Amino acid sequence: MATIRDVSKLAGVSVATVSRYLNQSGYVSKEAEGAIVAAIEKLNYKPNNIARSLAGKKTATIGLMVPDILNPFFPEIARAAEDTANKYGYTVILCNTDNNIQKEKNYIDTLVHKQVDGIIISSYTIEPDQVLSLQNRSIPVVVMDKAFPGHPIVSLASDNRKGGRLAAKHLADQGCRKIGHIAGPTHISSSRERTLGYEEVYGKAEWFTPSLMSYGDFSVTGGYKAMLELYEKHPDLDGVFAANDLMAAGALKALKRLGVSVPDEVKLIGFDGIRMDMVYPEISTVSQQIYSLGESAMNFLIKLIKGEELEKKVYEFDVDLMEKDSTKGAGQ
Amino acid sequence: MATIRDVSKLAGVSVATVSRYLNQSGYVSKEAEGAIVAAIEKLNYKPNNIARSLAGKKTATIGLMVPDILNPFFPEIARAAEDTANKYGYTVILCNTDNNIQKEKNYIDTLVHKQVDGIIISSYTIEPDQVLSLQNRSIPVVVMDKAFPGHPIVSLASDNRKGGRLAAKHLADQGCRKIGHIAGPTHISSSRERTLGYEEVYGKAEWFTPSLMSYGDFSVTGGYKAMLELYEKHPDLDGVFAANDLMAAGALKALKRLGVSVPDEVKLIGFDGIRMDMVYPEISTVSQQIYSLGESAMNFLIKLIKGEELEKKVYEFDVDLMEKDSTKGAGQ
DNA sequence: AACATATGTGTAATCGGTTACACATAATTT
DNA sequence: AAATTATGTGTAACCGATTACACATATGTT
Repeated sequence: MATIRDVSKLAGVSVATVSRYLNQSGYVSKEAEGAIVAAIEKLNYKPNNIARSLAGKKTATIGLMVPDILNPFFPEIARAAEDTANKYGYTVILCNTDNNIQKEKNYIDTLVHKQVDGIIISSYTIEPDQVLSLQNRSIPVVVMDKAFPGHPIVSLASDNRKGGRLAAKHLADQGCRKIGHIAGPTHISSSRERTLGYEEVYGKAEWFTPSLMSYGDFSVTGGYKAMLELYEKHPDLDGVFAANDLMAAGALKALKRLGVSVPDEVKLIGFDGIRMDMVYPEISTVSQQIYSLGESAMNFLIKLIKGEELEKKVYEFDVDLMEKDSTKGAGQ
Repeated sequence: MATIRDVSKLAGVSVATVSRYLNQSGYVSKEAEGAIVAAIEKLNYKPNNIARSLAGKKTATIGLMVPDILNPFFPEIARAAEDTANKYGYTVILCNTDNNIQKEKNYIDTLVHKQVDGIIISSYTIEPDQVLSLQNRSIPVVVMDKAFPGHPIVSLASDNRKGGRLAAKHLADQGCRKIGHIAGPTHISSSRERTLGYEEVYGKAEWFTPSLMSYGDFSVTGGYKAMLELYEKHPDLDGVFAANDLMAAGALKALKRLGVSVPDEVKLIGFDGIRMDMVYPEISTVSQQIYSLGESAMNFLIKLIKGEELEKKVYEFDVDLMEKDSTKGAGQ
């Protein structure tokens, strides 16, 4: 494979000039440029990334840490991040951390030693100190799905509270009178926020009682079990807001199992906006515009890498109500 | 960050000795080793991967090319590949190609220039020549989901034909008398094979007619439409084999929409074994053991990278019938 | 005792780029 | 016309590892 020295020899200029041309830095005359272009063409020369990284510190590689790519939320994030990275000439290393602190640390270590140009972290367990320590080593970081207000950290989060309110209200709008909630894990802040949204709306309703809230672990099975519990205590409920789409799908299964028709007897809404067109009826949800979350995270990170202006704060993303069949009203 | 020279200085030996120790190559005395270990510990030294790659040619990085991580088949592959790579100290670069030949070529180019140690390619469009040309540049490649018999290429493929037969027979075993098929794209060989399996079993049955075969594009929507067509022509069918799980899910939606009960009136089976616990009833499938496909692909690739013995041929993987509720027989 | 082999170590070149610095010439200012 | 400033280029050090080669000493073999 041709090297920069081969090019410089063929073009009759020094390697410095070639390098300057390649990086569009410093002065290069028209003649020199012409000769270099011709030489590159002739030799089919491509700069060696490794050497470039060693000398220049840039690897054009970005680490993407997610809890588990098997969770349908993350492929879309990964896809968006990858598309965007690719557009700017970056490549993405995928890391599954299982929300395991040790795995997370190991991966951060690996990524640092691979000298990635930046890291996107989506994690429930990450601590601000870890992010700050990366930033001190001048490694740009963008955090997803967890907010660190008060710290100089770029993080993206959906407006989960508003989303919770939106979901809760939508059920009432569709005619529900007694609305249960399947909450997610309480140690996950976005999950808590969604539940708080529900409580804000119904916490003081006459019909409200704490046993209208059941807890799941964000999985289909978790939603299934939580729904069975909920229905046993409140067979008269006519609406359910599940804190994520997977639990909503589990709840739907449970309701079908119980012979309860959705949306006629009970209306159901989830949260996330993952692609779940395989269920029937399709479930209404509060959509996070997942793709654009991933895309924005990558755009922010690349800005940081390039040293462009970017305020280090929490960027809140709006959420959208997506009406599907599971909350269709009687007259619709 | 500490370099190998810092370590060599502190340990009172040459960099060559340190390097020999690090790579467990050549001779290193006990005393030298002790001093080196102590120095490494004290300096918290970690070898710089980039420099190592430049000098030694190994990047400990593997490229994983998949059509689209949004297709639920691939997250599991990616997860398995990543877990396995991680176990051996490799890192995975994720590439989405959309089965677009140009994108594929670009990515191969990028990966080659990043000097990845090997590539796993899952693609419908890849040609043997491309793989061979990579191998000529001494880049190990493992191909998934496409077989190149006759070429010295390591590829993994499920026994799709057998799987097709298995699915077809299972429906009969469960009491079906007129069994339709939703085939996948004919240009995808694994898809064709599944259909051939069905034809082998029923092509000569008295009730068989070509219009019992409908075509979809491996998507939920495709399966939905194909099912509607099929049912219109044959409202008396009592079994359907869809060539993948997503189309099976689409078919299930269509049947529910039509008011046909599954499994009572029509039994349904898919193919792939993706995690689809969110549908109800859960759909029987011919499982490919996706995780172990991804795991094996990575294991094979690492073997190739390490120069271990491995026959370059098609490795066929067995498939399993997974009975779920969608094919439950009357008496069950 | 003479020779061969095994063990252990260091020097310096190398991988393929980037870039600080020195230097030359051309274009502008005063 | 002299002094700046802008433009253009090359030399050589450097990034942080690996490794060929030369050399020294210890051990084993006839």
